[in-house]
Amino acid sequence: MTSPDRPSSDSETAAAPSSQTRLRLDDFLPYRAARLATALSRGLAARYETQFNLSVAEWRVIVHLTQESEISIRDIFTRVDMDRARVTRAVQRLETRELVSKLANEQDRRLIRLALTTAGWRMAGAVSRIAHDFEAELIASTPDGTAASLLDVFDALEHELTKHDLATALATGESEAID
Amino acid sequence: MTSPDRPSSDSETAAAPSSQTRLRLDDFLPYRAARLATALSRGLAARYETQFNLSVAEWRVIVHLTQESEISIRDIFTRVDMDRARVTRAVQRLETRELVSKLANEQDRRLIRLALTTAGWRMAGAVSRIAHDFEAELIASTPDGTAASLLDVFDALEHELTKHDLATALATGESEAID
DNA sequence: TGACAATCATTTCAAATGAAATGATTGTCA
DNA sequence: TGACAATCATTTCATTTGAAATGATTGTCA
Repeated sequence: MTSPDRPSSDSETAAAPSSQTRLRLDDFLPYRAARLATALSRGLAARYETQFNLSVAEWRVIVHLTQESEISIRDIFTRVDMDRARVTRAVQRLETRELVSKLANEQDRRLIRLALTTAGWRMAGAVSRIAHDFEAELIASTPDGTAASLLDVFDALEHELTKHDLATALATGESEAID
Repeated sequence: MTSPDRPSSDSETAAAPSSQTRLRLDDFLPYRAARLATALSRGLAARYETQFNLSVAEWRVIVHLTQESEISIRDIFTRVDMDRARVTRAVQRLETRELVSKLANEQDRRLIRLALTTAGWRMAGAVSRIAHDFEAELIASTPDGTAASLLDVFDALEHELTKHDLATALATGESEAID
């Protein structure tokens, strides 16, 4: 902490430049997306965390296993925006609670065959209903129709972002990260 | 890992129930928002992280100080979706690098007066331009006009979410968290 | 066949995170 | 005034995170 009245150097407080491209954080898309995402995550988690004792990662694994069964860890983390370690840990906790089963893949013993157990399916059903209701309430609260096109805009934005990824990867010569 | 051919108990793999409310993760708003947010964060960070050596938290503090000066730690974390510890740490790093200054508030010595230094303003300008360009490219990639209404939808969703927060807080009797 | 690269799940390790505790200061009210 | 609650920034501590290393298995190719 520095003395307030006599700044210790001239690099202390500086006045705002006159004509500056000021960024309004509340109108800045990436920031708003991040803020919305954490709010949504918290809001949804509030409905299942205490009731079912599930983390976000565990929840995603369960829902993903609802859609495809007999899949591997890799199948999940390539599709679900989590890194391998996070998926591994979520699956470990779920296996301990006997919500998912891990069986060896005989064709390729490096892989694992994940599936929901009976208890896992039961929980997946309850959790899916909660999620559906939560989403329905949210969509109902938006000006009509706007929520419907939301995912299309998300698609477009994500598509643009992966284009950029490729461009920078090529520019920096990270060839192995592309193919 | 369990033997693949002879399940050790009947709680092992279970078949999918016939009529289930299956949740498609790729169409589920909270998940898509989270995925988009991390993609946006990574995409933007790729443009300033290495160049300016700024974390997301530090970036947010800098941009916020662009809008209001002479503010406290509290002013930031109440507006910027970060907890107090994260803001404190970001500010510490920025002060070490002499990008922001911390002066005592004489009226209330519990508070701190944060401000950008000359070097801080310079970096804020460069970073703001990058952010603006990044956002402009993104918006240009969406079907016309849709991006414009995006923030309005975000507003509506966040508003609905805070309503829920209040409701659950009241229901569980957390009166001190409300006022 | 056998050496070597590639792929998968897991573990390791350092850094980030956030809830709660702490110390300093200010407001309140008997 | 003085005791006590409230507020602010910081620190502590346990947990989470993710990049990189590891060990096991499979693919490739001389």
